[in-house]
Parts: sequence; structure tokens; C-alpha cells
Amino acid sequence: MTSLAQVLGNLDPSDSLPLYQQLQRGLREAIEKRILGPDDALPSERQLAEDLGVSRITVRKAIDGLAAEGLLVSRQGSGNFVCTRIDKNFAKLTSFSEDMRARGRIPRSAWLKRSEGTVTPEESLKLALSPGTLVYRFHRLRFADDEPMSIELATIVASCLPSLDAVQDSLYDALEHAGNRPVRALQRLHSMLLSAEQAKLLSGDTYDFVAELSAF
Amino acid sequence: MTSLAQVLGNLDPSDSLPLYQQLQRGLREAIEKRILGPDDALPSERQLAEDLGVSRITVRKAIDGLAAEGLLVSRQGSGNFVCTRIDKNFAKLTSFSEDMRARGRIPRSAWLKRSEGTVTPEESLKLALSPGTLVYRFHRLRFADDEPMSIELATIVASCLPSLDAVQDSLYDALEHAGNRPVRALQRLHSMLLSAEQAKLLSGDTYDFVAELSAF
DNA sequence: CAGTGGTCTAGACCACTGC
DNA sequence: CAGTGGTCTAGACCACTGC
Repeated sequence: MTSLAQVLGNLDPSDSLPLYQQLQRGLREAIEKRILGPDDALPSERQLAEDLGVSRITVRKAIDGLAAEGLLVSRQGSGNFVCTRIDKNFAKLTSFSEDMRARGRIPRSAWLKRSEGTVTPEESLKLALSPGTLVYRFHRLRFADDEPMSIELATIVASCLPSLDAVQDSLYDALEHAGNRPVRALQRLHSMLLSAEQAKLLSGDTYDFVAELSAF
Repeated sequence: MTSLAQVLGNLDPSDSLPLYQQLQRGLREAIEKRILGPDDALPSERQLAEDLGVSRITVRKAIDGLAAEGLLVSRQGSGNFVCTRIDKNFAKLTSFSEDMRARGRIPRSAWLKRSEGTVTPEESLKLALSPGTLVYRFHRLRFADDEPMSIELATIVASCLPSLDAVQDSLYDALEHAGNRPVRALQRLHSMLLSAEQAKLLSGDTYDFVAELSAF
């Protein structure tokens, strides 16, 4: 009997909610309440099944669901582990690379364009920078396990990085390496209509795109 | 023996790829090749299992995976059906509402702000509109099954809609109702940093937000 | 080599659909 | 009420991990 099983309480077969969903909810709450902390291993599936009086398949279905939610990762031969993951309220700043790694996926990016210049009036307003500030702009296509996820534009004050080429895979890594780990950021997300070229990039049909895209 | 089973060919238990993944791939290809068309019902799970010489659980695992991919929807007591879904190349224009419905999810939107005005110089360039053209702007928070999915800004030439209030849930529905079903569009998608307010909206922690958001 | 997750089977009962 | 998907069991063998 693990202490976790005590926390989970008894599953009720007569409940209208299926057993695996009861278990999934219980484990989710245990993770959210930090009873199970990041990187903690769950009891083995066989152990959980025995403790809770259900079959292993029922346990697996709950765990599969949590893995799909990004709360757990399964490692064959090793165990099921709680993901280190972003806080729902974005309290902790994480990069795309970190986020994907925390979800057990391999981040990768392809460069579309990188350039340097001075802030536009719009950027100057949004980022609270003096006009004339030198910035680097990074246009990237982001992948997780080779699946195209998003097109990203990052605008960074040039003085935060040693050079335009300092960014390889992770922008955050490069900033941290330069001693500028971001501690505060204004995060903005837009959902917009795609240009034909952008659609093509995200569709995954072409990876041999040209590096130059106009009017991003 | 269904004709579909013939198309799928034999599953090979000695293959390193698990049976359910072999079947999932076979069904995916059948859907992509339109051997299984939109809204077509699959043979029943028991029938597929018998035809292919595997257990029903193996069939279900393949079908669950395809449902997670958005290629199928399951209807209890009825069957598994091929989704009408967007073409990978965005050849067919679909709205958020249509897309979500096709995936068996319920689209909903909450208004953040709606306004009218004349095109900005930037919009004028991007949308190829004459300066001074009257447009409606729609800022919405989009939900699927009450889960916040995205923040959307739509800019529509005012002459395409009878009024600013003509749009209820679906912009495309409103446009179609006005006789302006879009046949061609420039679609753009941006992944950007979120403002604190936007992050809050998407985190699902607050639904009683104010309708006014500045500097979107 | 003991223990783990990954896959698979044969069978069962349930709620639901649609005639 | 026959057929369907949804859930669940008990058991099995595999590949892999980590000591």
C-alpha cells in the first residue's frame, strides 16, 4: 500500500464515471497538489492495479490519458514519471525548447530568416524600447519530434546577445549563456490567417523552403 | 470480408511495428486516399477484428489513435465515422467553428471586443485594400468544448457584412449568410509572446474577464 | 536478472442507437 | 431488440532498464 494509494482513496465501480477516469482525475489532482512532484516516479502499474483493486489495463488507460495531457511521461523498463511542466498561469517562463523537452518531445527549429535592425515604431511601443534601439529578429519554424508546430518571430534587444549567430536551437539557452536569463517577459500570442507560404511550411509538405520570406 | 479489409492487407505480427500501429497506418492511408470518404462508417470493431485476425482491443487502440488525430469520431451505439476535415494543404477554406465541429468538438466563442474603423496602413498592405476602406474588427476568445483554444482577431471589409452585430458564433456562417462565402483567403498565423491578460484568458482561470483589452 | 512499461488475447457486461 | 461502441478483467509474452 503506497501512500499515494491512500491519497487517491477508493475507486467506486458503481460511479457513473468510469474507473480509469476516476483514477486519472485522482492522479491529476495528486500532481497538481504536488503530492507527486516533478520527476517523481509513480508506483508501478501492477502495484497501482493491486493497491486499487483494478486491472492493469484500467491503470494504463488512466496513465495514457495523463501522458496525452502532458502530465506524465512513460519510460519503458523504467517507470512513469511526473513531467516538469509549465505552470498553468505561466508563472514560470519557459521556452519552446524547454516546454517540448518537458513533454518528452524533441524540439528542433529551422531558420527561416535572421536579421538585425532598429526597432520599428510598433515594436518600440510594445516592448517599451527607445527608438533607434538595435534588435535582432529571429524567424523560425519550430518542430516537436519533426512535426512542425509553429512559426515564430522573436525580437531581441541586440545588447542581450553577443551576435546574431549566437542562437542555435534555443533562444533562452543563448540568452542564458550570455548571462541574460529572462526573469520577466511580456508574452503575446496571436492566432491569425496564414499566408500561402506559411501554410505550406506548417503542412509539413515541404522542408526545402527558401530562407527568405517576405512580409512576415 | 469487407473490401476495406482487402485494402488494408494483412497485418504482420512479426513486424517490429505493433499490430495496432500497422492498422492505424492502414486506416489512415485509406482515409487519405479517400477509400474511406468523409462521414463513411467503418466496419464495426468486432467485424474488423475478425477480418484481420486480431483482438478487438487491438482494433480499438488503432481507432482511438485515429480519433486522437482527428481523423475519426466514435459514436456509441452507432459506429466509427470518418471526419470531414480540412485538407492538409488548406485547399479547402474552413472556419474555426467548422474545423472544431468536424473534430467532434463544440465550438464556442466569447467576445473580447468588436469595433469598426478604417484600415490601418499595415492592413491596407497586407489585405490589399484601398486606404480608407471601412472594416470591422472582431476580437474573440475561441473555445472547443469549453476549453480555451486561441485568441482571434479577424478584420473583415465592412461591405461584406450587413452590420457589426451580424456575427454571432461563426464568422464564416455570417459571411455566407450575407452571400459572401469566402472562396479565397490569405491565411496568416503568428506565434507570439502573450500579454498577461491574454495568458490569463487562455489559462482558463477566469471567464469573467472584462470585454475591453487594450493594445491587442 | 528482477522489475518495468508495451503489446496482445478472449471474453464479459454495460449504455446507447436505430430500426 | 440486435448491433454498436465503452469499459473492464485476468492473464500472457515481449523489449527494455538498471542494478
